[in-house]
Amino acid sequence: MNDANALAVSHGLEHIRQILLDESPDALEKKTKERREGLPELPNATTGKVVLRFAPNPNGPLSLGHARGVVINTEFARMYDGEVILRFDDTDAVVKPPDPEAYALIEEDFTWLAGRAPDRILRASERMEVYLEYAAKALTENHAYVCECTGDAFKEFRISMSECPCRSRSTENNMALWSQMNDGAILPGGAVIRIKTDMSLSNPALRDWPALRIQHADHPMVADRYKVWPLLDFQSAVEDHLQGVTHIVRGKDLMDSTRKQTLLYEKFGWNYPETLYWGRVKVFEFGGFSTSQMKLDIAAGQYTGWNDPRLPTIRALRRRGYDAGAMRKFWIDLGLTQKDISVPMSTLNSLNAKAVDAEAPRLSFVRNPRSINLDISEIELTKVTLPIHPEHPEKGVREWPLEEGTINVKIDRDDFSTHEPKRLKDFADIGIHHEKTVKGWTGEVIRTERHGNTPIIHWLPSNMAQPAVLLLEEEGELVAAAGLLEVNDYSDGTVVQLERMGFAILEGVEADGARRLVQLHS
RNA sequence: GCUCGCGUGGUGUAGCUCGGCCCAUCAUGGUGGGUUUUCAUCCCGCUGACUCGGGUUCGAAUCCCGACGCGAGCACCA
Repeated sequence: MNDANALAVSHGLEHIRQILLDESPDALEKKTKERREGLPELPNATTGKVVLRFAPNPNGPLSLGHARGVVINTEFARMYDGEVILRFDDTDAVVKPPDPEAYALIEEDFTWLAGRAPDRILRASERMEVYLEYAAKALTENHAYVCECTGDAFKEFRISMSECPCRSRSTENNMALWSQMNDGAILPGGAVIRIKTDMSLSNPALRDWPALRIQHADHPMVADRYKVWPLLDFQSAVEDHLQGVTHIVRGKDLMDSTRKQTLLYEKFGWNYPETLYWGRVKVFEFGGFSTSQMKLDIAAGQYTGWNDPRLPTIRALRRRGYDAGAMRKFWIDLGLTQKDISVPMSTLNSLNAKAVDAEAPRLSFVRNPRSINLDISEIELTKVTLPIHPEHPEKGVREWPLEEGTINVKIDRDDFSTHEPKRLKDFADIGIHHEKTVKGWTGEVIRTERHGNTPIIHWLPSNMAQPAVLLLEEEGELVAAAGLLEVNDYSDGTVVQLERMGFAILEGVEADGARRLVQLHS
């Protein structure tokens, strides 16, 4: 190599190229660094044998943050023709109690986002017998012990790297206490099961970590049948093994959890799944995603419900008309880095606009209508013809019939306030008399052909206008903006583009008959 | 305090395993222009980054050491 470099200096690179060409041409073939598309490869993955899981706490529907877990896991499953388990980790009825309705909501959110149902659905609360059995196994095999210390007391042992006296309890004694825990004889806080690791481990988080604790609260699914409940590290570890999970992809805040669980796996002689992590994500507009906080805010009346358009829940986004494919691409593009990142909604919106634009029919919506009587006696037209989609003429046209003489048109108050001539889109240049007459505001057509660059505004003839409200967020407030929508027969759920305003979805009809739309994004 | 992880343009991201193809990819944003009877979509141009300091090497975004910064865990939450 040194010789080669010396040669390069003395004879030039071209000289070396010639030598290589003569002696071993394949050395010149460049191994091109290709840009990787999508997710990276899963380590030790065999097509058809991959099992992944998504394990939320069912205390509310899924948020945009959870979407990452759903998308990444289902995408890996798609890449390797594997399975995804939806597992409800509902083992805490006290701090973050399960919401009985959340199970169905989450399943629905998952299916919408993944485009398919989960391959298996599990509820930890229905698997309690299994977990308790493994806890007993850990105790009898001396891998765990009943610890009666308070949290604070144990903290001292953890910091000083010394063993708690409970640790040396005999197996018989452990089993007796275990029975009392399960009987309800020992009250919450009175005892906890700890896994025997090693108190001299350099990572304090791993020192004799707690695996199960006592909770006497009424669990919404299984009531008070169980007194002892596993903590995440134990429940998840046991279940992942039993379900044959091959790969775990989760937040990096769970890195120590992996290490704790690996220690348990070693005791049981199991092999821990391959584990990948992602970092923390914030979306500028929403900050973090706290389901419990949203729940409180909804209860306090700050939001109308889980699908309030201001909320970052999947159902709120879905209600607004976001495309599941765009949301998937959004998370796949962010990838699997362990960096803590903060992304703006505009990135998602950009992907989403590309996804919905081609299919969104154009409609006119006049938000703050001002009525003008327009003299059209000088023109011959009997109707205005507008494309349903400017780039897809095959989708057909919209036709607005025009009466003879004078027609009544609606334009936005903001457009009215400027005095220059303006062009009613796809119709004509008009002049407005800004003096109110007994017949109201009046105006006249200047010409119908396009001439110059008269500012174009959107409008509606009153015979094509129906009352409507557009739900949108303005400065954190949910505003129901009243206006007039072009008469149409699109069904609810259709994403439309309101010309000059942005995308919206048709949602239903108000009590007073007005058509309701929800703004998607601009 | 202990332990772990992460630092590439405004925001994300590829490249890092195995140093040369990297005066660094793609997207988004910003900006200028084109198409367009929408402030949409589409197209084109411009913009802008390897945290810092050492070391190894002919050669470092890539390997090593250190510093600094950010984040997480050390819960009877998930």
